[in-house]
Amino acid sequence: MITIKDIAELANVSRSTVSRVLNDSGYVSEDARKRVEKVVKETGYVPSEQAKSLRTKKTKVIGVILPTIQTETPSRIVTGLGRELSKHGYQILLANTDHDKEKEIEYLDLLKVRQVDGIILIATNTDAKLMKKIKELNIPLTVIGQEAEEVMCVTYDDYHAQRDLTRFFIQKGHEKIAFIGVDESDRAVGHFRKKGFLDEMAANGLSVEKAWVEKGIFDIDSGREAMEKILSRAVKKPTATVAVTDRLAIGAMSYLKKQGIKIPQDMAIAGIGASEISQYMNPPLTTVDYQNEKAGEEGAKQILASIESSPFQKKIIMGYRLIIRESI
Amino acid sequence: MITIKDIAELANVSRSTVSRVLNDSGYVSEDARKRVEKVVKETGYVPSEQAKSLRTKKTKVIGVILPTIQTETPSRIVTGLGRELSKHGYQILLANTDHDKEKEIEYLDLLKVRQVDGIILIATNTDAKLMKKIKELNIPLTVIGQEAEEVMCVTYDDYHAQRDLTRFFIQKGHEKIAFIGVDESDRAVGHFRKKGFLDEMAANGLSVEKAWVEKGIFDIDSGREAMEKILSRAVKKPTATVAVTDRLAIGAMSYLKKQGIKIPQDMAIAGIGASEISQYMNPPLTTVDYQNEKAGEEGAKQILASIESSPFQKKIIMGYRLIIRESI
DNA sequence: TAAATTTGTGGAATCGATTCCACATTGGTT
DNA sequence: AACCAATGTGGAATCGATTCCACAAATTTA
Repeated sequence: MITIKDIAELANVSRSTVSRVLNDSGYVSEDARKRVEKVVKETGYVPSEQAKSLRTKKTKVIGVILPTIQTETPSRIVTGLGRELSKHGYQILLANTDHDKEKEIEYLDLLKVRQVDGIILIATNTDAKLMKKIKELNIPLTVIGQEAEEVMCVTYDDYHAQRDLTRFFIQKGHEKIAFIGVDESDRAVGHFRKKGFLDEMAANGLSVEKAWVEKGIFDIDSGREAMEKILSRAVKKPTATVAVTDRLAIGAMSYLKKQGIKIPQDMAIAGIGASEISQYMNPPLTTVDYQNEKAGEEGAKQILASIESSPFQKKIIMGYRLIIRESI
Repeated sequence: MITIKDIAELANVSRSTVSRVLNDSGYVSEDARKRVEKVVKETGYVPSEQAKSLRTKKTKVIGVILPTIQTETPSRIVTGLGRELSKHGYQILLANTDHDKEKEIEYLDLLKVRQVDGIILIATNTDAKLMKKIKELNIPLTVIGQEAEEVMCVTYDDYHAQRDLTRFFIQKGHEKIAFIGVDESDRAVGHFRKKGFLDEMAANGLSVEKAWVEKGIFDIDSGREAMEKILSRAVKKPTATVAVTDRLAIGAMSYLKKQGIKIPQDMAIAGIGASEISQYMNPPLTTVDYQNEKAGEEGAKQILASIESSPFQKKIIMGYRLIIRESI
């Protein structure tokens, strides 16, 4: 394998001169520069990343920690991240936790050891232990999807998205509205979306019975189970259901169909997240679109700005848009 | 940052001795070993990967090239890959081509420069240029999803999966069967699935009219368009449709619903790929499950065996299972 | 008992780049 | 003309690990 030593010999200069040419740093005569560039081109020489990063302490790698790659939000974010990062010669080192919170912390340590230049954490929670570890790490880090104090983040306006969606139901005449959420340790999806729902209901003088509120996890089956529980135990039946994710909504729809409950005539329903498949449900599901790919791109810009000590916005809140379909 | 020099000083040995302890190589007295281990534990010292890989020429990183991360097949494969690789201390460097074939070749070069220990290519084609580049690379490489000569691969039995699915339609009494495929440059999904369909039809003495065959790409919209084209132009209407992916099938279903064509009464339909959402379609979609996560794990085992020069199976063909639902 | 082998250890070389220092030459300023 | 600054270059040191060589001591074998 060709090294800088070979290039120096072929170009009749020293390794320092070759390095100066490659890095465009320090004085180099035009003559020498041309000879080096010619040799580099002819040989296809590319410097060793290991040797460079041992000396410069930079790896041109960004570590990305995510709970799963198999759902739309993380996969879209990663697509956006990759698109922006590769423009600047950076690569993604993937760290998939499989929804295991302990692994988030393990991976932070591992990525530090791997000397990644920055870390993107697609977060499902912001608990104290995790936040403490992030502070100790001393590596540029962006959290996507959760608000975190003293840390760069790209978030979605979960609160207002859920409020607006809830208001839409109310404007359509619904007063008895069920809610399918997730655990509130997920502050974005679990806490703020629920708060948005409850606040909008309260602002309209509408009560929410305990029997109308259920929790799922981030999959379709638990949405179905949640809908079943709500309808099995509620004396006063709700006429609408808001779910905090499309998957939960789709699961709920599945249950409704099984029970012969018509959407939206007997039960209006909506989710959040603009799953690709939502438009193909029957009826097509009303949802909120979050522009996850753009969130990834913004997160990439943020981390790159931090690495290069350029000015940048430490808190980015992504917009959203309601997609009104036939399920309401 | 702590280095091996510091550890050596604290443990009162040389750097060679510390290295012998860390790598369990060569003679070390029990006394010295204990002192080194104690110091390593107390300080939390972890060796620099850059320095190690400069010397050993190993990075413990596997490059993964994929067309998109946003569909089930690649995302499940990556999940399986990551699960197996992390057991052995390897990480994934992600290289997303966004369906741009030229980028596959660019990324092969980039991963070589990055000195990854192995490459997994989740391939959409096996054209000559790509195969040539792979041979030139001289890095352990596994292709997942396409058969490739002289290269390690994990494939699916596309031919027999499509034949069996087609046979199932025929056993249900269908004789006029439409086909929605993709471009045949994708030999696995495009060529072999089509061949499986045509061969099974021929084996049963059934003809396939040109008007019944259409091509899409790997998305839902093109499935809808393909179904529309078939039904718009076919004089003799098919009573069943096989699509080579679930997404194409779901798109076709969408069109059928719009036209008031009942599934499966007026048109039976199936796909391949066991998309999560297929079970939630109305009616639930018949499909073929390919165990993509396991394919990822097998691919990881294969590449790791190759890296470690252990004996292994160069060609792995994954099994499949029909999932019969209400769309047939 | 002497020779051969094993055990244990430290230090230099090495991996392949970058960076800094020292030196020489050329050009500009006082 | 002398001094200072700019230009250009090569080589050593450095980054932080691994590996090999040389040496010494202890143990085993003939």
